[in-house]
This record gives sequence, structure tokens and C-alpha cells, in this order.
Amino acid sequence: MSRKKTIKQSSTQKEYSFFQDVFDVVLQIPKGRATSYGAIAKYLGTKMSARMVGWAMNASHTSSLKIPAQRVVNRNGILTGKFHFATPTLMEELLVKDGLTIKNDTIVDFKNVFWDPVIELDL
DNA sequence: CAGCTGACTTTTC
DNA sequence: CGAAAAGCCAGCT
Repeated sequence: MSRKKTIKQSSTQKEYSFFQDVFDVVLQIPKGRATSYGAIAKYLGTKMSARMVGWAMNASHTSSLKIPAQRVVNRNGILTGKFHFATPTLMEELLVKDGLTIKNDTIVDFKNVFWDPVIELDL
């Protein structure tokens, strides 16, 4: 279903940011899976760039919602944003708890656990 | 309104 | 393998 537009808040919530879309997608990432910034960007639209997704994650800690940002890595499966967590090792710890294997700041067999919103949601 | 910035990606050397 | 540059675009100052 096209839940892209389901994000639309009530009239009261006039402040609508594209961050909401990113958060919504990230929150739907199943446990034990991970996706890339580019995949989310592609799902949200061609006008979206990977940097916007990463930037949205930067704002995730400001959001009241709990965003599993550890499940979002770059296209190589490298934990590029780990330094933005409370501790540089927190991101890896969270992914390990999800059942993933992290080796040298990189998700082992990333392509196997890759979760593409375009395929899992839109399709 | 204009310039900066950024948790990315791809190409090139 | 690594460093550098260019493209990308919305939000912030």
C-alpha cells in the first residue's frame, strides 16, 4: 500500500518535515535486518538524496520517537554513523543484539540482511 | 534571501 | 586500499 502519504498528520500538525517519512521507514525495519541510506532515499523519491536520509537520522535523536538508527548504514554495510551514537560502540552493540554479526565496523553478509523498503513496502 | 552544512554515493587517481 | 572531488537537496543561521 502506498503508505508514503499516510504520514500526513492531522491539520493540527502543520509542521510536516520529510524527516517523518524517513523515521517511518526506519521504524519499520524488521529486527535482524538493515538497510542503506540510498535505499530509503530511492523509496521516498528520486528527488531524495542519501545525504537527506543521513541528515534525517541526525535529527532522530531530537525526535521523541525511538529511531533504530543502527539499522541504517551506508551501502557497503559499514557503520559510518556510529560516532553519532552515545558511544562509538553502541551502534555495533545494538546490531549484535538484533542478531547481526559485525566485523571491523561492517555488517557481515550485509547483502543477505539487506532490507529494501522499495521491495518490502511499496511493491 | 544567500550561504553552510551534512550519519551518502560514485568516480577517479 | 585510501584520499579527494563532485553531485545531491532540505533545513538552519
